[in-house]
Amino acid sequence: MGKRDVGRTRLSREDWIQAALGALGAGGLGALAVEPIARDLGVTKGSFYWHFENLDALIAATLERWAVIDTANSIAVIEQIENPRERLERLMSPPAGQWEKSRVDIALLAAAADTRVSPWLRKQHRLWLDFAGRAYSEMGFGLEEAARRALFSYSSYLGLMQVRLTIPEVVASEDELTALFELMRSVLIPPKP
Amino acid sequence: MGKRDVGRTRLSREDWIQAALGALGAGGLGALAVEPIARDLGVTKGSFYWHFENLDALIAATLERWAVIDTANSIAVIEQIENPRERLERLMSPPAGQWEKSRVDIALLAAAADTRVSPWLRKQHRLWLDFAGRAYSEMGFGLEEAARRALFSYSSYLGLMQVRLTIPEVVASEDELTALFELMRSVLIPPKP
DNA sequence: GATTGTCAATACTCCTCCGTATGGATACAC
DNA sequence: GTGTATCCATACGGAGGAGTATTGACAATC
Repeated sequence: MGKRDVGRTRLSREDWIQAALGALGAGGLGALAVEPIARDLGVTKGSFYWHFENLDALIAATLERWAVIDTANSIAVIEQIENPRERLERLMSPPAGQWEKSRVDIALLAAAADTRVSPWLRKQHRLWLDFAGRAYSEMGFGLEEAARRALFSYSSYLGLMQVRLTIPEVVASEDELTALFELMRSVLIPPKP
Repeated sequence: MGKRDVGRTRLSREDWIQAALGALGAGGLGALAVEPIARDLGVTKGSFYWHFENLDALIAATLERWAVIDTANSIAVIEQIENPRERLERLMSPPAGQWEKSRVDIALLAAAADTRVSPWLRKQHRLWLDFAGRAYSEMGFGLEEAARRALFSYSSYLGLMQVRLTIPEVVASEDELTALFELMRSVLIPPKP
C-alpha cells in the first residue's frame, strides 16, 4: 500500500510480485502497470526492467504466485478431509481472515476478458469444479448432477463475494455474512440421510 | 462491431450510445473510449465532442440507457405477475434470447470499482434485491430471511452468468443451461406446500 | 583497494488517448 | 440561391504509460 521507506534496502523480484498483488487487489488488472507500481515502491522503472522482461512477465509471475497462495492453500488443505460433506462445508465457508485475498479473486474475475488471464482463470475454475464435483459425486450424486451442483456452488460463491465487495452495505455485519453462508450450505449441501 | 458504411448518413447522439453499449459488452468499461469508438463508427472524435460534453457524459448516458433496456425490460414485466413464486421463477430463468445483453451486465459488474459506475450499480442491485425480497416476503418469509434469500439468489444469478461467460465450455449446451437454472430454482424457491 | 556484478536513476522514443480550437461541409429554412 | 444551423475533419497540446539505452551507485569478492 503506502510507499516504502526510501533509500532502504534494494528490491528483489519478489518485492515486485508482492507489490503487484497489492495493486491488483486494490485497483484491478488495470493497476498492474509498471510506472504506478514503481512510484508506490519509491523507485523508478529502471528497477523493474532489470527484474522482469516486460509487463506481461510481471503479470504472469503474479498469477503464478496467486495460484500458489490461493487455491493450493485452500483446496490442498481441505483435500485432506475424508468426509465429502465436510469438504463441501469447508469449501462454502467465508474466506478465513483477510478479505483482501478475495479482492484479488474478484479483480481477476473482472479481468476474465483479458487474454493474459483467461487461460489461467480457466485452470483455477477447473480445479474448483473438479474438486467440488468429486465431493458431490462421493456423496452419491450421478456424474452429471454432481458436476452441475459443483458449478452452481462455485457460481454462488463467486457471486456472493462479488456482491459483497460491490455493495458492502447489504452485508453489513459479520453475523449477516455468517448467516448467508449458512443459507448457502443448507441449500446446496443435501441433509444427512 | 463492424464499421458502418462510410459516408452515409450523419450520426446522432443515439448512435453513439448504441456503439458505446456494443463496446462495453465487447471490451468492458476500458473499451468505452472516444477514439476507438469513433474509429469503429468510421468517424473522428470531432463528431463525438459535438454530441457530448466529454467521455464521462457518454458513460453516464450509456448507463442510463442500459437501466431502461435492462431493468425495465425484465423487472417491469415480471412485476405484473401476482403470484410471488411465479415471479421468482421468472426472475431465475435464463436471460431470454441474447447473451449479448448479459455481457454488458458482467462488464458493469467487472467495473464495480470505478466511481462512475458504482453508484449506478448500487441502484440496480437495490432494485433487484427489493424486488426479489418482496416476493420472498410475500411467500411467508420473515423480513430478514427474505432479504437474505434475495441476496443469495441475486449472487447466484450473477455468478452463473459470469462463469458462463468466462468458461463457456462448462455450459456447453442449451440443455445444460436449462438444467442449471432448473437446479437453481429448485434449490432457491421452496416447494409448494 | 581495484574489480566485478547487482540494482536503480535518468533520459530518451513511441504510442494511445483526452480534450480544444477552428474551419469545412452538408442540409434545411426562407 | 443565400443564410444559418448542424455535423464532422483536421490539427493541435498535454498527459501517462511501455520499452530501451546508458550511466551511476553500491556491495561483494578477491
